[in-house]
Amino acid sequence: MNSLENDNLGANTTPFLENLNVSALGFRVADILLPIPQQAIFTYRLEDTGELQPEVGKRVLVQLGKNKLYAGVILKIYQESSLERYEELKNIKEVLDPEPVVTPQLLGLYQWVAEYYLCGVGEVLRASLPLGLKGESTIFVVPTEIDPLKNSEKLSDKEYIFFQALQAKGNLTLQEVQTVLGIANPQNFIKKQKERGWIELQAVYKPKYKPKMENCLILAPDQQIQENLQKTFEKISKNSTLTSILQLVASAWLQKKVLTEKEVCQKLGITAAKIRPLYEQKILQVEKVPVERLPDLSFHQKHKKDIILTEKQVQALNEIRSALNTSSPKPILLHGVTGSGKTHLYIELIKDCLVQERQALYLLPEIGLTKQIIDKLVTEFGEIVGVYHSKISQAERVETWKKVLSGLYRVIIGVRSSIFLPFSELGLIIVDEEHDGSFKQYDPAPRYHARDTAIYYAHKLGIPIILGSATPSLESFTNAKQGRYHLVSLNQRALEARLPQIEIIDMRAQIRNRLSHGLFSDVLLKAMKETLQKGEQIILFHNRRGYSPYLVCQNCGYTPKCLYCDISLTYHKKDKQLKCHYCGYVDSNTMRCRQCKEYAFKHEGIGTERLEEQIQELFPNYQTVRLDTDTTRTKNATQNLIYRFERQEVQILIGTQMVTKGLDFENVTLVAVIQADRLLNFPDFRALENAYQVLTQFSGRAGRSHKQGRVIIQTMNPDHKIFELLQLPYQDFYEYEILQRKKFLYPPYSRLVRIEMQHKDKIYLEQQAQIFGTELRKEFGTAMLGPVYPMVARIKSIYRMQILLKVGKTLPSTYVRGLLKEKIQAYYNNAPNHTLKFVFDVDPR
DNA sequence: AGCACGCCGACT
DNA sequence: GTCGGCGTGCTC
Repeated sequence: MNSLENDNLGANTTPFLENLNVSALGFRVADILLPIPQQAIFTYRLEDTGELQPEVGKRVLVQLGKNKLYAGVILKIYQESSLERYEELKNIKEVLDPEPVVTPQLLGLYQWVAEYYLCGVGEVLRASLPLGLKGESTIFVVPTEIDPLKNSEKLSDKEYIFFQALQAKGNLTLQEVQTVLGIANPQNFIKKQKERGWIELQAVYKPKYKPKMENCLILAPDQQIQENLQKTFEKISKNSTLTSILQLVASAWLQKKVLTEKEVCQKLGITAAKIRPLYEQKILQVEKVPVERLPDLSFHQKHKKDIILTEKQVQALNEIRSALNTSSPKPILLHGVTGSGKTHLYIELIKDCLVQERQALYLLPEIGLTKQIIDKLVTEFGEIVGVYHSKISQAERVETWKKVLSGLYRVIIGVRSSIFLPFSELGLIIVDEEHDGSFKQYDPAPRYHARDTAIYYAHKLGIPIILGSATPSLESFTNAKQGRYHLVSLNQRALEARLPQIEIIDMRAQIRNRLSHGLFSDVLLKAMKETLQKGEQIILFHNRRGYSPYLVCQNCGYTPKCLYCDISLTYHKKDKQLKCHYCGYVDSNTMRCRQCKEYAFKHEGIGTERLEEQIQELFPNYQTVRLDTDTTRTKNATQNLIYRFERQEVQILIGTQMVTKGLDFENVTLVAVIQADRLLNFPDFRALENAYQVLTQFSGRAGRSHKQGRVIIQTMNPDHKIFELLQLPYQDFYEYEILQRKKFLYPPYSRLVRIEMQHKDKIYLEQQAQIFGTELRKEFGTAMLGPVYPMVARIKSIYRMQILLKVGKTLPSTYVRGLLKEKIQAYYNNAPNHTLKFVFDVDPR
C-alpha cells in the first residue's frame, strides 16, 4: 500500500542546504524507464532512498502525473548540477529491489530495439518484463463522510446511480465508474464530485507477484543443539512414524535445507495430522517459506541415450566449431533438411557453451516448441533447463526471470520474447526454424524480429549465434552467400529414411471428371484408406479454422459481416456462433438473414471444424483430433491432443499451420494438403517463399522412420511454379525466387518500412494520407508505394491506409529512419490539428 | 496509463 | 448561451 497523501514536490518541502543529496557536482538524480508508450524516460531525485540503495537495473516506485504510481527501471544515476532543474523533479517513492532485475546489456538492447523498430523504449520494456515485475497503481474512488444520498439534494440520474453503486461496493475503480455511468471518459464527472467533497481518490500500489508460501518444518531452537536432539530421538524412539519424520527434518537441517510439510507427507506417505505430536511437544515448528512454482520438468527426463552423431553431423559440427573459434564470430546459418538431426548439433554446441560456464538461449517459433523438443533438452541437461512461452503463467514467468538472472537456469528454450530475458552470462543463441514468420511481432509495438534482434545482440556481446532451417529465409541465405554469415549444410536425413514422394493432384480435373468426393480427390481417399488399413497415421493440413468461412443467404445474397471490421464472419458450429477473427466480435444469429429475414443461409467454404466432420462421416471407424487455435486455448490442451495422437489412440490429425511444424511421429506415413491454393493467393511478395517453407516443412512430417512416407497436395493450380520447385533442392528454389526479388527490388535487395495511418473517418483518412503521401514522395520518389488500403481496410471501427517504403540497400537504415521522422514532424507542423495516427512497421513480415 | 485542456453538439 | 461528453497532449 502506498498512497499519494504527501506529494514531495517543490523546494519548500526540501531543506537543500542540509540535504545529503547535494555534493560538489550537484544533486543526485536518476533516469527512470517506465513501461508506458512514447516518451518513457523521466528523471527523478534520489533523496532519502531508504534501506535499499538505488542501482542501475533495479526497479523504483515513482509517481507520474497527479495520481499514478509506476514501477520503473533505473537507467542511469548521475549528478544534476542545475538547482533550477532539480527543483522541477519529483523524488522516487521507494527502491523496490534488493538486487538489479534488468542487466545493463538488456537495457542497451531495449534502446537498440526502440531505435531500429521506431517505437518507444517503454514499449520494449513492457514487452520484456513479466507482468509480475511491471508494477502499476490502481485508482480507487472512495466515499467521504458526506453522503449525498442522505442529503437527498438534487442529484442527476447519473449521480444517483453512481453513489448507489459506490455505497454498494465501498469503492470503485475507474473502469467500474465507466461501466456504471456508461461513459467513455468519466474524468469530468469525477472531478466535479471531488470538488464538492463527496468523493476521494486513492492510488493503491500492490506488487503483482507474490511468492508462493508453504509450511515448512523447522527444528525448534533448543533442538538444534546436538545433545538435545539426541535425547529427543531416544524419547520418541518407540514411535516409528515420529522418528522417521524427525530423521527427515534433521538430516535436511544438517544440509542447511528445509522441507515443506507437503514434501514430508509425500515422502513418508502420511497425512499432516501425523506430524502434530511433534509440534505439541515443541520439537518442530512451522514456518512459512517461499517456494517455487515452476513445474518439475524431470518427468520429461527419459532414459538418457548417448547420441551418436553420423559422419555428416560430425563434419558439420567440426565446421561450426572451427568457425566459432574467433573472438567475434560471424553468425552461422545451418541449412539442414528436415530430419537431418540439427537438434543433435545444437545439443553439442550447448554443451560447449556450458563448459565455458555460460548460458544458452534456444529460440523457437511458438508452435515449434513442443513437448518433444523440451524432452530432448531436459533429458540432456536436466534441471538447468527453463522453458518460456505464451502459455506459462505470470508467476512462473517472474520465477523464470529470476532464475535466468541468478544463473540457476543455464539453458532457456523459448519463443520470441525470451530474447528479452535477463541473461547474466549469455554465451550462445540458437534460432531454430529461423525463416519462421512468427519471430516477427506484429500486433502491439515493439514490432521486432526476434531473429534479427538476436543477431544484433550476439554481435554486441561477441557471442556465437546459429540460425537453423531446412528452408532458410531469402535474407539469411543471401547473407550466407555473400559471406556475412558462415554457411554449414547438412543435406542428408540421419535415419535411412528417404525424403517422401510429393504428389500434386489437379482438383480441376478431379471435379471435371467427377472423381472427387467433396474436398477429397480419389487419390487422397484411396491413400487414406490404405494408410489406415496398414495401421499407420495421417496428418491433414488445412489453412482455415472454424466451420465455414462465411454464410451466404440463398434468397438475397447477403453475407454476415463484422460490425466493426471489413471482414465476413466465420461460422463456428460447436459454439453455434459467427465470429470475427480480427476483433473477436460474436453474433449468435446464425439462422436468419438480417437483410431479407429469410431462413436461407448456406455454408460457403470449409474450415477445419467442418473438415473434421466430413472425415468422421467418411471414416466412421477411426478417431480424429483437431489442432487449431480453437482447440488449444488452454495450457495443456495442445499437449493432451498430441499425446492422444502419439499414443495412436487417434489415427487422423487435422489442423491449421500448427500441424506443419515440429511434430515428429514415427507412424505417420501420409500427409496431405487439402487446398494448397489458400497458401498461394496472398498478395504479398513473400507468398511464394512462405508457401515453399510451409509445404516443405509439412512434407517432412511424413516418413520419419524407416517407413516410406507419402505427401499429397491438392490444388486448383497444378501448373504453379511452386510445385515444380517443391520437387527440387532448396538451392533451385533460392535461385528462382532471388531473381524475382531482384527484379522487383524486394528484400534482401531493399529494406521495407510500412507506415500505417489510422482514423475512424474514412474520408479524413484518405485526405490526410494523400497530403502526407505527397510530402513523403518528394523525398522517397518511386521508393514509396501507396497510400493504399490493406486487405482489411477497417478493424475495430478504425480505417487504415498504408504506405510502403522500399528503399535500396545503399542507403543506411539510420538515414531512412531519420528522414522518415523528419517528414512526420513536418507533417505535424503543417497540420496542427491533425488527428491521424501513425504506426510504423520496420521490416514488415 | 490518466488527468488537463480545448472542441463540439444537445439542451435551457 | 451553457453543460456534458469526447479527443489529443503531457506527465520528470
